[in-house]
Amino acid sequence: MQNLLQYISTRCFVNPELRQRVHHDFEKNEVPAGKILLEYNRVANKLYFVEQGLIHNYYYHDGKEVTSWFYSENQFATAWYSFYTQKSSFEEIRCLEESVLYVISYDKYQKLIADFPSYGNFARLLAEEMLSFLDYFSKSWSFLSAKEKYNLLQEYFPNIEQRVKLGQIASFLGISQETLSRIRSK
Amino acid sequence: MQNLLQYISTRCFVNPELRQRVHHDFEKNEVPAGKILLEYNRVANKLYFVEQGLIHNYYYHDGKEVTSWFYSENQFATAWYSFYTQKSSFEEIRCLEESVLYVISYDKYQKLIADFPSYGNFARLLAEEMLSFLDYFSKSWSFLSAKEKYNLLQEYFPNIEQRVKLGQIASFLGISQETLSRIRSK
DNA sequence: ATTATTTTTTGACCTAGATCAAAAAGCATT
DNA sequence: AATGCTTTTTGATCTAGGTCAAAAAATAAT
Repeated sequence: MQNLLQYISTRCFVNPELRQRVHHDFEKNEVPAGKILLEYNRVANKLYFVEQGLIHNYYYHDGKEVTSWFYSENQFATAWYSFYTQKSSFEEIRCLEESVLYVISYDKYQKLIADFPSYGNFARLLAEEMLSFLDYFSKSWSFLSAKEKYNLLQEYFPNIEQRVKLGQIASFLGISQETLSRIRSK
Repeated sequence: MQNLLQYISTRCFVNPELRQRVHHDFEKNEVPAGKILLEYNRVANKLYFVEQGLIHNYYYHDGKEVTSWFYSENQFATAWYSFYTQKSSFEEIRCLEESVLYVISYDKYQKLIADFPSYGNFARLLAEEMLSFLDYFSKSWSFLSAKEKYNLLQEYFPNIEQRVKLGQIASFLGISQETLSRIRSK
């Protein structure tokens, strides 16, 4: 909880009442590895803050799992499209490791914003940050070779290879597992 | 200005003072075709609402122009990464057609949010919408063949081919102009 | 209308990475 | 330590779309 409050308060002013409310509204959730947090075609009605562990967003293409992103310690995670629009999700979310999460429901999220303009401000900054990042990332990504993507991935997620399977990395890079294996063997 | 106020008020409550303030802070700007609105490596300190015309976001890769997006009537446009982070932009913005824009500076945007919580709410919703869209779009896009991308583009921008050059479309699709030409000839 | 310039199309060849199939390496479990 | 079961690697081939160069078409300028 300390990390979550820290995260919020570096982005907006947190007075004692808001602190109290965050404490109350974000529920601590200890989740075993492999647990599915959101299934395909359901509406994401939870926003997660990762205190400890690793979250895996992925979707299916031609029946195969494609990684969209990993979220680890001190990051907010959800299926953004589904959470913000409250439409059914094209992606699923699972815990890849035993994790400690702080969870808020969509309804409480909305209520928190309505009750605390300062938290509304935080929510805006979070969306702006995510958008900035995705804007930057999606454009740089599209022009990298498989090898360059692999190198960049290692910068973003330093020890990801010890934490997830090769195929999950490969699909994130947009290449086949075989190609990734060949890249690595050099 | 009517369209802009319409756009805002379908997303948040606009009282007379806010209406007045929006009127005052968004400046009408009639821009000739070809005008560069933002250059590479400068900070985007303007947010545009397109009343009339067509805006082109693009960046350079290997010295060649790559289209990142088109913005037309009734859309907000800027270089999102640069505007929100106030860091230098990897993309440029230009008007492809003679356009009528309503423009607000970054400073006024911030001030507007500080003075009107309701506008802050609007700004949050705008960022959430853009993020939702980009999240959805970037993931669907990556698995389409050149031909499928071309078809999808035509749904998004019905008469874009009459408005921009082939090369600008091709780079948006992530394919060479030659390939696009071949797709079209069938 | 003719010429110059820009944009689009066509042709010939090439390459990064895909696919399919099988071997090897890692692990658990008994 | 032997037996499965999963994950990764290696090998052989294939293909969508790239590149380079030149022709054709469209647009603009005289």
